[in-house]
Amino acid sequence: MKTTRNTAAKTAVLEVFEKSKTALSHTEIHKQLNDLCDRVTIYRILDRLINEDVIHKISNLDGTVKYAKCNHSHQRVHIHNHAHFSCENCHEITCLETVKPSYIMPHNYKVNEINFTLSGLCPNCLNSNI
Amino acid sequence: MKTTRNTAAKTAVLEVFEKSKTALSHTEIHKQLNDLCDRVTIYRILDRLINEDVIHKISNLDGTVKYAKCNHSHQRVHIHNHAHFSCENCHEITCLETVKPSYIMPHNYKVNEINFTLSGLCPNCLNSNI
DNA sequence: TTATCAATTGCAACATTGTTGCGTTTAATT
DNA sequence: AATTAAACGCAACAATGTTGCAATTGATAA
Ligand SMILES: [Mn+2]
Ligand SMILES: [Mn+2]
Ligand SMILES: [Zn+2]
Ligand SMILES: [Zn+2]
Repeated sequence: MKTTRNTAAKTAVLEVFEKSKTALSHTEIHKQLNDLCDRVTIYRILDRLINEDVIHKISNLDGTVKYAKCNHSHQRVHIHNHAHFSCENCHEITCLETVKPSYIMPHNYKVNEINFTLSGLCPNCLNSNI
Repeated sequence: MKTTRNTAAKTAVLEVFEKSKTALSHTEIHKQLNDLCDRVTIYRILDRLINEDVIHKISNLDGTVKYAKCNHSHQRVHIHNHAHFSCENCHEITCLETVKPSYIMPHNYKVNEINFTLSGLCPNCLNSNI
């Protein structure tokens, strides 16, 4: 099988995730890295981190895509079954690890992954909007 | 307020939705219309139909965006609180109108919209994969 | 430590998706 | 039929993501 390597760029990307409380887009990561590496490299690092189950991808109703660190203990084969909240005002996306939807599926479907994103106003923006 | 008009292109787009059992991407609609109108016009029609609550937008984990007819009775202010299923094999996206997630939100969030997409294998692909 | 070699990177080129401005056309109303 | 704002086509642009390939580099074994 393919082995994976620790490179300067990969380490830097991980540090950016470590420091951030909210999910990050490819562009946001690129800006924070300040030309440490190429745009394409970041895409490839994100792909690898997803395969390694270190981060997960969040796709939003408005078309934006963000990534966040997985902060469950590392488990083989896990579903990211928590909700994400996307603020319509500040556009920050946060993992709501405690919010897990329950639902009943019809038979004959095999579910591998779920994506549950709520949008509206986050606590910060809700308070400042009074 | 702005009035809305019925144009040939808009009617054609609606017919395409009427005929389809699954959600459609902008590109799929464009191909089915066979150059009846410009690419940009379709984007604008989709925007209008969303505002009129005739269709709704579905954004998928793989980054694709599709649209489907709303088949609830037309109501002012409604949330599309049903699930969508995205097949990893045939890439068809279907509305699961009966599947509605239940969840408990922390306080201080105002939820305006939800997006609940499940991916895996649809009944068709599940059967043919045995 | 040094040689090895596949994993990773940079770069250029490309594809797809969506947006905007503006002059022209057209649906709906008078 | 005249009016007029909505809708349109077209061109140009921006953002996002992908691919091929040669050069670089991290990890491993000699
Ligand atoms: Mn996770
Ligand atoms: Mn609906
Ligand atoms: Zn906010
Ligand atoms: Zn399928």
